[in-house]
Amino acid sequence: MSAQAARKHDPEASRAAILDAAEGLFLERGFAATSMSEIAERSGVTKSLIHHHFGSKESLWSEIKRRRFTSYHASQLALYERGLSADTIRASMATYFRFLLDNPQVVRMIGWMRLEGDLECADLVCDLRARGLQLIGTAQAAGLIRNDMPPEHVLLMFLGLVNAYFDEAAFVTDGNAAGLEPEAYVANAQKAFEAAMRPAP
Amino acid sequence: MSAQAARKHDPEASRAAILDAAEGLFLERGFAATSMSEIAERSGVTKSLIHHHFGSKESLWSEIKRRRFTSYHASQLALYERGLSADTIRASMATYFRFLLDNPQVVRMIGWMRLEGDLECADLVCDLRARGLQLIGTAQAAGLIRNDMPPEHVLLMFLGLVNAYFDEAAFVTDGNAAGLEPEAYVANAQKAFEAAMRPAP
DNA sequence: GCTCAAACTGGCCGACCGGTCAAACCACGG
DNA sequence: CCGTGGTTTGACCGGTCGGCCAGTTTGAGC
Repeated sequence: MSAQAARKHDPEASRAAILDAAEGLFLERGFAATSMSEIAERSGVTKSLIHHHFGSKESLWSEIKRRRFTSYHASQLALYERGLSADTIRASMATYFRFLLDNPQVVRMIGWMRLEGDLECADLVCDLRARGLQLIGTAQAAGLIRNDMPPEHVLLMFLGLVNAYFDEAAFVTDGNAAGLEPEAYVANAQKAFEAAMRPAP
Repeated sequence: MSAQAARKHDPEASRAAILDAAEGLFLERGFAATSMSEIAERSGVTKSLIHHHFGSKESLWSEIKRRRFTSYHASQLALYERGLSADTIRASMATYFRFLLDNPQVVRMIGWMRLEGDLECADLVCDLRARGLQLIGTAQAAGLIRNDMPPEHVLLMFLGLVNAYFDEAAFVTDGNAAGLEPEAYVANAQKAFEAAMRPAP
């Protein structure tokens, strides 16, 4: 589909086709295991054109990461727009979970970058992190969640409960959904997080 | 150190040096991004000798994975030896956390294999998983932890709480230990897990 | 219709990849 | 003391890698 559509001298369409094909391959096999020839073949253009538009394999990868992370950053910002209440805290886990379910590229991209020690887009991630910490601090001050542990730990646990599902799901893509219906998991994770973070009586 | 020590015609020492050097490089940069020449250089032998001992790059990687996973499997089995009580449940999180802290190779190896869809050693992992599920089921039946969610979910949350620390730590190896002292985190994660899993009154 | 810059192509490059091979080396049993 | 077989080496292979370049095609502006 993304392949050689009737597209000639339409640089924007070419760039998009290359970006899409390259992202798919990079996220599926990893940066080092993907060759420029494969990207060229999948996107329906020549290797030379990729270099014409993006300069090098690394620059292409950078642009892909930048594109995905800005979208990720924007989506998460919306999550912080809502007011602060017990309901929104509970809903935020479901929202984040749903987002990862709908954007599996984000999960894999962060996974590769973590292992490769890639700090690109660290600015965006740090910003989101800081906002999350601030929100948790406010919720603690408001007595909505327990305040006997630092916000950093609360944030880590929140993320850990959500990510756990995707870590496991990565291994059972072969249709084995036994006991791993996403809706059921996120409901229980919400319950567990709520119980874990209830302020001490 | 592991490099060309005074080792001549000592095949066992050669094999060990190659395995160690290759594991370090594979886990640091990934399988695809590591070349046989680099492994040869770091281990202080020639490329040809690596092929003589291990046949191919893939076989070498397999042997490394097998070696690490059998050790991992054995360590985790010991964790299941203890009896079942509220104390052992609490301690098991600290023990698992400590193990990953002492064996960072396991964290990175599982990370690479997850992304690459590598199912090698799935037998060992499935065995550990099954034992964990059985233990959780028993604890639920004994009324030690809540029984209103399936053992699969409880296991995922347990792992998620622990792994969250290492996911984050992977990004801040540059000395920034702000708010991420491992002992403090695992203590809070224990508290949170206990509160989350307490049987409903 | 001509011009010109951008989009695009095929062919090529040196470097390096994983892997092979024949020969040298060396400990050991006879 | 001499083979003999596993260990080790350096030279070498075809193939692929990322990248480059000279040249062709194309569409917009004059």
